[in-house]
Amino acid sequence: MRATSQTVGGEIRTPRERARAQTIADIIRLGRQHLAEHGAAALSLRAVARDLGVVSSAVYRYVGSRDELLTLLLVDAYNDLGDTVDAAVGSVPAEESRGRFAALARAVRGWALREPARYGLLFGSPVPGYQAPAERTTAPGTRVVNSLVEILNAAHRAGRLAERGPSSLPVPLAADLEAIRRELNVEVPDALLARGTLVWTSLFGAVSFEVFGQYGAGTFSAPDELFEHHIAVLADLAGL
Amino acid sequence: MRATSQTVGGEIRTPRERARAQTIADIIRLGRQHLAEHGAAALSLRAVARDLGVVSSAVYRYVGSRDELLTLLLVDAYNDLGDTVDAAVGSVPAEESRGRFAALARAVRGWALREPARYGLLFGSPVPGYQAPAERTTAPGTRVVNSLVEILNAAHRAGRLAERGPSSLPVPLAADLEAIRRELNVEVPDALLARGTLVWTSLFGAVSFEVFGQYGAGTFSAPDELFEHHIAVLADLAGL
DNA sequence: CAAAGTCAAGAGCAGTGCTCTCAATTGTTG
DNA sequence: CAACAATTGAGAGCACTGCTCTTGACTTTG
Repeated sequence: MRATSQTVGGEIRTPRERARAQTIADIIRLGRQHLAEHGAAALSLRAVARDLGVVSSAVYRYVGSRDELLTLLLVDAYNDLGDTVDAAVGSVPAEESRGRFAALARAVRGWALREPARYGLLFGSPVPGYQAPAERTTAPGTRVVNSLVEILNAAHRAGRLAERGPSSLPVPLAADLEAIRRELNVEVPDALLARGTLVWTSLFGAVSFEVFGQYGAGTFSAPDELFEHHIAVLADLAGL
Repeated sequence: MRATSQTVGGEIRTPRERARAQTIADIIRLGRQHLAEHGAAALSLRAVARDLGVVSSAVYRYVGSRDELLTLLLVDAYNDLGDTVDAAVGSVPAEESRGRFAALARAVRGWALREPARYGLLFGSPVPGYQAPAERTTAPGTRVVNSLVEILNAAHRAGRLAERGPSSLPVPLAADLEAIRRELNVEVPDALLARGTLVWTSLFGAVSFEVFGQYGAGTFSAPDELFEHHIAVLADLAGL
């Protein structure tokens, strides 16, 4: 098989390529539907083919394998979440770091509750036998955490990030944090960066518990208020 | 592992029941192996039957359906985790609440890293089409959080739980917390109970990120130190 | 000893991912 | 415009899945 759609930079030239791109887009759209309705592990290429009005083998002309479709949907979901978060964060003035953080958190939770199956694909147990190709998923997969780090860094630059925690951390951990600081080009000190990591994972922990139904059924009748409480505490924790 | 068969009180009388209970135990053991190796969604009754040296339909004499086997494994895993946590917490003197909390957290993480697939079954995305029967899973499923609440309550009783947070919370949230307090028979005040909830979900958020590989590959070369840091911050957060 | 209860095996149904071949359509090019 | 080649869809087929049903054999019990 040659250049599976030889558009070098993304432009579509020949009508064949147009049709091909359109078919792939349709497959992703239908796959997204199936994913949302039946979950990741139940995603079936044959079912997508049926909805597309085509025999199953024909779909293999476009996606190659079920895993590749999963990758497509993974990237699609990461970007959808990323767009949602970016929009929410962007709607709050850059100086209001705490507000930006709250917007980020609410956006993540809102998206997760709206799209539980896709959220599960991104942050739930890995699909058995499937390994996401790093070169295609890392970039979209780091958008949220990048946004969070950006908020922390902006607050730090403005001198509005409270100092928290011990001034020095265990050497190996400090080394990891230094690498992160270099990679993301930020200047947040160790203690706050470590706390930021905890805030990050805590946010997704709280959301996951709610989305995956880990709270006992009916334990929290006011999940919104609980989450707002968590946002406030986590913002404090981060130093915002 | 107790009498998973239909012996009313748990006692096994006839040799038939003995054999039956033994077979079910074998099925659970093999199921646990498959679960650990291939993950929850890939758990196959036929494969278990093969390992048992028996044709697939024969297994249905004992478990009824794939979902029931999943429930059996779910309860099995919850209890395994619960036992691990109880043992770890119990090895620290009752007065050392902070130490008990640290032991609980380390036990959860250790078990999760040792048994990633089983952890995924418990705390990952729900298996599509499978709904855990509450009457059989709630009791074993709440052991860890019960242990955590117990630690908080003991510290509170001893007057060693620092006061944190606002004195009053939104009404609906306060009502939920009151219900929890009644249900679990504890006396921890609202603000600390709410924070305890956050600490609880945060713990599993941190563990899930590590187990599910959400940190970029190679981002943290010192995950132990990172987790110890998290423990310390979360213990502070809880008021321990 | 015979009836009742239990069990494993096998066939079969509907579904899955995936591969291969073959014919037809379609776009490009001489 | 016609011939060629690339692309596509259909269909058959393989090995697998969960699950059901029937059949024959076995074990326990009355």
